[in-house]
Amino acid sequence: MTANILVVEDEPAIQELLAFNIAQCGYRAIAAYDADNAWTYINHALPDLILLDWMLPGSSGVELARRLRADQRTRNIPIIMLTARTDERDKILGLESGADDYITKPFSPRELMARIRAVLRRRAPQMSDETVTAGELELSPAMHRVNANGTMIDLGPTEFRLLHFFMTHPERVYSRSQLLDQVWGDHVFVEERTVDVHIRRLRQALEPSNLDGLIQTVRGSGYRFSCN
Amino acid sequence: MTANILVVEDEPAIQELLAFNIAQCGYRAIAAYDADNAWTYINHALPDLILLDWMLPGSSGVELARRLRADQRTRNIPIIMLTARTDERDKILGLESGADDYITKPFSPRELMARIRAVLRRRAPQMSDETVTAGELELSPAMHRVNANGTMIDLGPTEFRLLHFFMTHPERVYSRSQLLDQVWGDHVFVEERTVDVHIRRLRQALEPSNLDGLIQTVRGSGYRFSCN
DNA sequence: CGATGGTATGACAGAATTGTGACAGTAGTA
DNA sequence: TACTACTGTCACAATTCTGTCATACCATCG
Repeated sequence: MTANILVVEDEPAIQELLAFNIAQCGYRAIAAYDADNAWTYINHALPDLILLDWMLPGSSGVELARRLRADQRTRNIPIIMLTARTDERDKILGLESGADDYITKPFSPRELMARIRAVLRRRAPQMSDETVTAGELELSPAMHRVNANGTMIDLGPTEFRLLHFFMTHPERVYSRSQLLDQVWGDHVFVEERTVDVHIRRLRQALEPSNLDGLIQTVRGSGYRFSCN
Repeated sequence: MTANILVVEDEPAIQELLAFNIAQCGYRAIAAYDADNAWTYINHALPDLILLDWMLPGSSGVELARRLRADQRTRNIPIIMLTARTDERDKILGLESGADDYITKPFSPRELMARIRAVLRRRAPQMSDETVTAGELELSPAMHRVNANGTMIDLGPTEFRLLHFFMTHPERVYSRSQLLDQVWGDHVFVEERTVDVHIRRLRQALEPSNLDGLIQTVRGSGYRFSCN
């Protein structure tokens, strides 16, 4: 969920403003102050989106965009072009050079964030949208629904993710910390015992459908989901 | 997705060239050779975008643009002005008359198509005129009417579009930002919570017909329409 | 059998999310 | 101009979800 956004902008003030707004929205901003700097970072780790200033010291933003589009690895990274010019021609050049969107300064932070969200959503066709089946259970991320033996089961967000993980990783024991990493995310800080509580809640929700026993406790190790 | 593009251009050679390029891009081109011709077509069916030559026999392109902007129905149809002149004054006049973009001949087909795509991408997806049925609900875009269990329901424009989207995309959960993209258009920048308010208004309007429960809240994810 | 360490369970307060009514600005219309 | 309808935003209420405890329960081992 937390996307890395590379901000290529030479003006510190704007760089800072962008970083602030990006962080505000829950994304992570990486700062680069020129094209070479950006290129170095990109070779080190691929960002999820690039915010690229049109005017840069040294080679221009358009040039960097072209380079990114030419490279197999970076071809699909979305680019939002940032420009101070209001000339329509520049916009087109930006788009033709491979940018996914452009925005002219001065821009409202709200507008920029809306575009970032739109681009990220467009480019990431939700990975695991496929319906998962396991035994009598059917879980559909797209509909956010669980069907057990024909009856609908209501789950909270966490229980839903937990069940989804189990159904896609059956027959294997996972420790509490592994589950925290996989279901909660590896950056959160919660007690391991919290897993117990959610396991309980999940079992409780599954119980009315006579589907208890699906989640087994492996004493000393963790939990296991078994379609059996 | 296939957008109708009305090409208002008196020179057959250019008209043909444009039609070819437009078709190449997957859009449908409708040819009009003068302003009156264009106006007649527009009254018959609203295109998604108008490519308008500056110089036209009879009344000029600018005049047609003004007329389009003055009319409620055609106000929001994007216009790209096409002109041979490079004079700055014309550009100003063209934009003032309500054109969304401007391109001078000779232009590269690539550039033109880039602009067309850019303009179209920003338009809110427009609904088809077909009547949609879902459960006890019947929605007719052409007549802007909603019939629930035999009773008429009055909806504002936004609630109408929202319900139409839901009825054509049932059973699936949509996040607030997805709904903003789909119903408001991805060039509109409003708070995500605004969606909540319109959901409420829609629910309120549906309530008298005992049709509540149609729109379900999926906590942490968004909303879902289900015909039950 | 009792001790020990790991689990299950119920309760709860705070956090997070959503529902709701009000309001002001805008645009269209008479 | 005044009036009406519609929108987007806000503040506050209502609801649901979460993480953490304390306690009860259970298996295993000495």
